Amino acid sequence: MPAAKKGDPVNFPSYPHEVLAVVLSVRNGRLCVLLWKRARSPHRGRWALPGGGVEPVERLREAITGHLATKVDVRDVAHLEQLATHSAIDRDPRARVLATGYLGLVPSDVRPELPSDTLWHPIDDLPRTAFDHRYFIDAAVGRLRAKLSYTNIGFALAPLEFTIAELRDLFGAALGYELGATNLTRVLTRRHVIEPTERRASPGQSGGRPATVYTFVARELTVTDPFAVLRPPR
Amino acid sequence: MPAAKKGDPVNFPSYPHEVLAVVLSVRNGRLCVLLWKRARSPHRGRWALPGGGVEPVERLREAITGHLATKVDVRDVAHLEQLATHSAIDRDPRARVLATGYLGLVPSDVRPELPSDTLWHPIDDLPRTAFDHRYFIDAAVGRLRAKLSYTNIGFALAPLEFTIAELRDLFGAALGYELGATNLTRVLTRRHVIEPTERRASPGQSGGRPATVYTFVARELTVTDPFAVLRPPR
DNA sequence: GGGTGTTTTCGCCTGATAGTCGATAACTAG
DNA sequence: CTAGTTATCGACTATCAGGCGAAAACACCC
Repeated sequence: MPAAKKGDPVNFPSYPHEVLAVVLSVRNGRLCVLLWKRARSPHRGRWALPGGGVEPVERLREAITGHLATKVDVRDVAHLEQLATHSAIDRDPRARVLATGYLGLVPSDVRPELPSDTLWHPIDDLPRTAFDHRYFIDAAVGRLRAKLSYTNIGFALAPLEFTIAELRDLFGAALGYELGATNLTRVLTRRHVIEPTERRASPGQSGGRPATVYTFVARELTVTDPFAVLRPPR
Repeated sequence: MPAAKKGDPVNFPSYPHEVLAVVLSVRNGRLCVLLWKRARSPHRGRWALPGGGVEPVERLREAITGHLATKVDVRDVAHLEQLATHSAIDRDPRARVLATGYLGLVPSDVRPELPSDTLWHPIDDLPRTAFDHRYFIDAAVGRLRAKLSYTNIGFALAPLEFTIAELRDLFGAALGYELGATNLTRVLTRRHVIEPTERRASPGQSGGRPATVYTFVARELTVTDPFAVLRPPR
């Protein structure tokens, strides 16, 4: 038999691996994360991210997609990207488990049916969370807020069609501060992130001029000319 | 004995886990990556990233640090950050191995002694690489180039002290295009990324005005006002 | 149908910053 | 001292973010 050499991956130590998803969405004008309440020890009663193990036939992305299916309709998740892998020895008291986090985004207009132990929690008013899940949440929020500025990632938070006012409120909730509709429109249109349609929204109860309906140009993540600094010469 | 419940991490499938490092540095005016030549199958003769398994007492970062020590003096690595975790089923034909990539940066003035099977390879002229290592390399280069624009990550590529001309060439090599010294100076100083010292560099062979010696203000990664767009109101 | 209130949208202004270019400073070599 | 070389600074331009107010376009009420 060919002795497995040292340095052979077959001989690398193995660890249970789990995937966790930070699913974010704007609900009632606030940025929220999907959490479920643990019924068992450890960390019984605390709130945890959805996730679980990885089957031998699955890649990480497929694994998290599968686990999410038990919480929300996966078709509702408009964007999914990997965050980081955490490896603290005692992050789970039961065993050494490596965990890879994912960021998932759900448009504000879809209302997935949730299991009874699962709830949307506002980011700025989180309950006690289990394990190291809080780190994943903070990383996810940071990633989202950064990418709102230099990618078209907003498409995954917004409905297919929307008015500028709706988009302003959506971005405001996601970013955590108010912003002006004028500048938002100009920036996003110049970058070809959003574009106006022919349609007009019907005014609300109190009247007002009908708003132009906008859509996102692309519905896959694209990076818009990243930074206005240290650019190549023309 | 308490039966381990389903959903218990103890029962999650386990996989050998490896860490890989994309160590980048500017050598002879070109951005290079550290690779070693495989002497054994599979992928014999191809060039691979340094790395290896993860011991039970190590975190991922400690593991890659340990493996790097066999290739370069770890003290030479001025910056180290996690990239992503790859999980393709057959990324290694011998076993299903999960791999977490790291980006490492070595200042251009340090000359680590390398093992005989290890070499610096220019990014724009890579040899055939082993496994999926090319994906890690591309991700690392992309990450570096992006962060050069909105962080102070350049400190990890540059010597402790340098002139603007040296920095311009360094950034040019790392970014892949030429840029002007005037603007580079203004941008980096206004952002408090670099600052002038009292010292002057002695002119070269052909004379010329002595250049001011600059240093990086901080030697840890800091993000400089990320983006000039969608900022909070003042 | 005209006035009033509300909301959206457009144009104009301001300020900050990236990027370029040319003039000047400060040295070496002959 | 002069010519050549390199670095630095100031001035100018272009672009873009951000803000404000006027005008547009509706609903509602009389």
